Amino acid sequence: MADPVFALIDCNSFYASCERVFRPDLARTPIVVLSNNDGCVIARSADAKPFVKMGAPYHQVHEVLRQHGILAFSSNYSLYGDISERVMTVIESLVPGLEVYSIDEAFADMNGIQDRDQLGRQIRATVLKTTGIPTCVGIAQTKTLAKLANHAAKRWQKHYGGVMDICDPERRDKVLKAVKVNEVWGVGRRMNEHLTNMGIKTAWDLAQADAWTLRQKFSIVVEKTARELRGVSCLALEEAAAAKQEICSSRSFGHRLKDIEPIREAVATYASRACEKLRAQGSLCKKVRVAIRTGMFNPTEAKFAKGIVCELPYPTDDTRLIIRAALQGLEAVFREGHAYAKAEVMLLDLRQQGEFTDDLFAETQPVAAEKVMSVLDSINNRWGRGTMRPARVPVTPEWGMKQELKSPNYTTRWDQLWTARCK
DNA sequence: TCTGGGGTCCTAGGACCC
DNA sequence: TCTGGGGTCCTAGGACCC
Repeated sequence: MADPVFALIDCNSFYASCERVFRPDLARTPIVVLSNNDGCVIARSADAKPFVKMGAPYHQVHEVLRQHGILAFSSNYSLYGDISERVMTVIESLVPGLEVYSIDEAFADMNGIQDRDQLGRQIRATVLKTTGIPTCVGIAQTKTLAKLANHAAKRWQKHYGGVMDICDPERRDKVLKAVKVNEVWGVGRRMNEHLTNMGIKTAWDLAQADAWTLRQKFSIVVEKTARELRGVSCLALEEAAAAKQEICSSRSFGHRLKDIEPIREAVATYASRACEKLRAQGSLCKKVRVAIRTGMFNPTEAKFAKGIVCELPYPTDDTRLIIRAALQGLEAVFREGHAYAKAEVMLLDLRQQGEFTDDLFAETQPVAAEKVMSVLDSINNRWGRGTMRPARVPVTPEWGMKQELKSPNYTTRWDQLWTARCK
């Protein structure tokens, strides 16, 4: 079998680019996108990058943004999710196989492609033309090298036109030597410290390091990274997304909450959302974890955090049962006298529906519950999330997140469609 | 006033069993 | 002087990713 070849297609400043798709007037205005609750900066357009750090708290950079005429947006995940689907569909039509890796990037199978550079350029051009989103393409024999090639394609975009193929060993080594080790996929802050102390400073140094030593000193993960940098493929293309092993819904409140009642509403809301995700992948869950905590950053605030795992009587996807369990858990962890900032509901011990259970006489979910849930989901799929919901879940919660700078849902809400006028 | 949300994988250590 | 050994399962925590 021939050696594999991968392409990594990555959208440039994805969230910021999405905001620009329906606002061509902002093509030359620098943009940042904020996290939920308008907390911190999570995306920056290229022309905003020199002035704002990634992850900077919004309230700290507010003035800098104003000075440089940088426009801030609250995050609009229904817009980004919808545009992402369009981008992926377009790429999928051009390559033999695709693994959607995240909302803004995908690995493509480039096996047997004659003119890889040409296909890379075609992908960029087609995605840009049909969705308005700019991308860069990195091509190499392993996923880790394709990531690295993409990084290089972005960094020297002007020079190489956004496509970088490093299948050629000479080119590959040149890029490896030019990239710092902390830019390598799989090397985070801690690992960077360790490696730097060992004298491993560039991607090239890591590729040359002894694999066995890396495994003993750190883990098999780092060893694989080093092997991949050398051109030995250790990570395969995974086209079918595996079912999640845990599902989480958590969110900070718009402001601190002291009473339990609004927190009950939040927990019911998050549990309900988590159940939707659970049913969407056809799983059942046996355990629910609920956790609440106060603010963790402000040194003047008293800190408190507590979570609990509740076992359900049988594996279920029934929102009503899971909300009930989550609320019982909340009662157990709630302590009077704290200013709570966030709650979290996590579904654990997931299994696929109909999966063999070792206890023949174990209780199972009643058929009636399945029917109720499937009606609930089909109504909400057709008419929009929240059309039908448990009474515990408020429509516009008083504690809901802060989103003061949100753009319209241009592509997913009839009442927010773009209007065009003919002259 | 004020710092996101949702995941995965690996490892170490404790409990328990024979 | 000097406390078996080997295996499994579960959990917590660390590190990383986008």
